[in-house]
Amino acid sequence: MTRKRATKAVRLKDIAVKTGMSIATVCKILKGPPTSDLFAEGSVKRVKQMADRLGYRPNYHARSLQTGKSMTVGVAMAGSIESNIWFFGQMLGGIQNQARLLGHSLLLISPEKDRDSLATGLEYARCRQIDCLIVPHFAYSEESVRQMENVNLSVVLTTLYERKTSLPTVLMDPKPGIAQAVQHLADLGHRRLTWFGPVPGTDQILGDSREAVFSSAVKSLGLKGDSVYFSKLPAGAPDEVGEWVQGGREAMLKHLAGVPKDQAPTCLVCSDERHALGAYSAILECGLKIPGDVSVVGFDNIFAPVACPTMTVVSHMLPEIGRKAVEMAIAMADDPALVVKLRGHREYIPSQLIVSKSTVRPRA
Amino acid sequence: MTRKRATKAVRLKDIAVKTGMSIATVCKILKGPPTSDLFAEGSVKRVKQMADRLGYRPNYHARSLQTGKSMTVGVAMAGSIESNIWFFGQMLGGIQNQARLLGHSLLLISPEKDRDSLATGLEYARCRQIDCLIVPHFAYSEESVRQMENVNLSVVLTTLYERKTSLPTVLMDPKPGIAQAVQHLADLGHRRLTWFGPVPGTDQILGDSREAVFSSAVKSLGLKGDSVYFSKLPAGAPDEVGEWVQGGREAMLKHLAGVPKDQAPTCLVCSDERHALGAYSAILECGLKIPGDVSVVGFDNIFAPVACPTMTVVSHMLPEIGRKAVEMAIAMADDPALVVKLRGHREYIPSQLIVSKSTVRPRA
DNA sequence: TTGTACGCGTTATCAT
DNA sequence: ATGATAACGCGTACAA
Repeated sequence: MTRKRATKAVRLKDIAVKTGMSIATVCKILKGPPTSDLFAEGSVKRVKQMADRLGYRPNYHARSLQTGKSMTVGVAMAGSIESNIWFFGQMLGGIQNQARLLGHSLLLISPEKDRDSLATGLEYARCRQIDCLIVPHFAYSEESVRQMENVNLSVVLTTLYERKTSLPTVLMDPKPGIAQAVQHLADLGHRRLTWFGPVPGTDQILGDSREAVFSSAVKSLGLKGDSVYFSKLPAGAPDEVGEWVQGGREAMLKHLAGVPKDQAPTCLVCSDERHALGAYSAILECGLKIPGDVSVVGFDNIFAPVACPTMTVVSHMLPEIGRKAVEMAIAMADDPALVVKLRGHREYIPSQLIVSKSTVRPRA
Repeated sequence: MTRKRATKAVRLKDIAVKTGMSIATVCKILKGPPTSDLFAEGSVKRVKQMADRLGYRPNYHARSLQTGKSMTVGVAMAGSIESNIWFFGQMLGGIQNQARLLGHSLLLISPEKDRDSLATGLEYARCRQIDCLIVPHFAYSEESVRQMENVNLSVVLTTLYERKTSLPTVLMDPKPGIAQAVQHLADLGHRRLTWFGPVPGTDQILGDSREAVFSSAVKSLGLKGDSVYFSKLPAGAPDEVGEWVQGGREAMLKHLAGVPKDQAPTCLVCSDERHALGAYSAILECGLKIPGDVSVVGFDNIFAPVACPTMTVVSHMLPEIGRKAVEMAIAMADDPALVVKLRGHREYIPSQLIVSKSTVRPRA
């Protein structure tokens, strides 16, 4: 009637008894081809069928206790889930999928009162035999990450830009996506492309490096490029999404107020999706339409879907970054030699243009 | 030099040897007050200090193997992380925090090719001894959830509205937040409040039930209420955030086109944040300002921070829903009697108004 | 106040 | 081709 009665889990022993084989034999047979080859056809079949019939599942803890591996990958988030999930979730998706694919499960680690996630990660490595740790190197200091360089654990970093560390790192390559964006706008017929990014020299990552790629792409296609800049957020400002959006809005409002309407950009390439959202607002407020009057390309692929119209973006490919990181991390855990080989390794994930509804032909 | 050499983990036995006590004694002493009371002051001190000095950490798998508990709570997501994280992340934050607080860790479960998350959850219960399962009852059919009602595992559901099941459920109560929203607008001086929701009769949850609360709150304050409706999305439409936003925009555009400008709403209470974002767009396109001309209150607290200006919302309090669910689930796992007691239980989490920048006094 | 001895379910080694 | 047996590290009932 009720299934609630705690039915004891079925063990190797149960199968052994029912089939008249020994525990060891059953164990080996159920491990499959490498080890099961030495046994008689009949025995293999009998054991497997019995395991099936009884619904046998190996006990995870017993196995881990014995092997010292836990088939678990840890993910050390620098901040709380709530405040980071907006961009972190995408990467987490990739991480989870790949982990599952390789038969591993995921342990989410976030900072506690007195300890950061890296410390907790190491803790877990010791008491739970976590096999490897993925560290999204966004909000960590290089200092604190450096302490992970010599621990007895497979650590792989994920970032959006180069950071100083000998740990293997998976990071985004902004070039392909930006080049595609420029090409896309050119194909649509735009002749003057406007870069919307931080004042040069104020932000190496979001600014200078990406703008350089943009400029060279524009030049190589023989197009005109110009730029609108926003000032970096005041130092120490809370890293609130809303602040970024607001910053983008103000900069764009100011720019649009300063030029005659027929001189407004026909298309924008933004260094950051959040600023792009602010620009959306500013553009509408000035009586211009998106994409009719101004086409917009953002950078990232987080909020793009809620933009109205949904935004064409250069995607960071966060899921792919996460996926690759897990692949590397597990490989390292399985093969210690790799740990040495991958020292200082950089794995670049090409960014990619995702075309949506914010980009069209310019008005004639 | 290199710390890389796999230093064998320290075990109870190591402490036992170093202190000259038996393993059992060390074990009991390290468990603390309940069991350690019977031992001599001196012994306790010696053992504890030694454990400290050697950096002892109990082996998680050995412990779980012995106790049959894994100190792990599973979370069974109905869809992929990437596609759900936008609203699910908030709840996940609450889940993680509470789990950690109670010494548990989190196992994220998402659907696989041939099995949904609930099946995988049960699988984990069997082979990994996960103690309990949190099921965000959003995209699951009542059918498939019903199959969880008689399994030997602590299951707690989380939803935003009542669903038919005997499983204990944590859900949102929309009333408090909506009442606060109405009061807030009234306090600001608004006299006519406009509801922006789905056509009556087309959506029990987002529509009728919330609108009823709104209407009664408006009436009880002696204010005027009216409404603008959007049609439900066509059945089978992809549950894309962008579609919702677009739907909101079109409905609001249509409404604004149909009324003289001085009859436009001075404030909006939206049944859904995504539609509210669409309304944002429509309002700007019509040359009106937010919040100057139109104050807007959304529902949810997911995208509100990226709205420009950031949106005042009735928050679902998703982190709190997650937190409470974990609290209940772990309690049930610890005390089987609770499983019976909480049959059919409903735990309501009051929604709450979060005031931001999209609501101000109406123009004089 | 402390110790002995066994069991948890699996894997690995070494026999046969 | 198969089986005994000893780990893995911890918890606990029972003895001393």
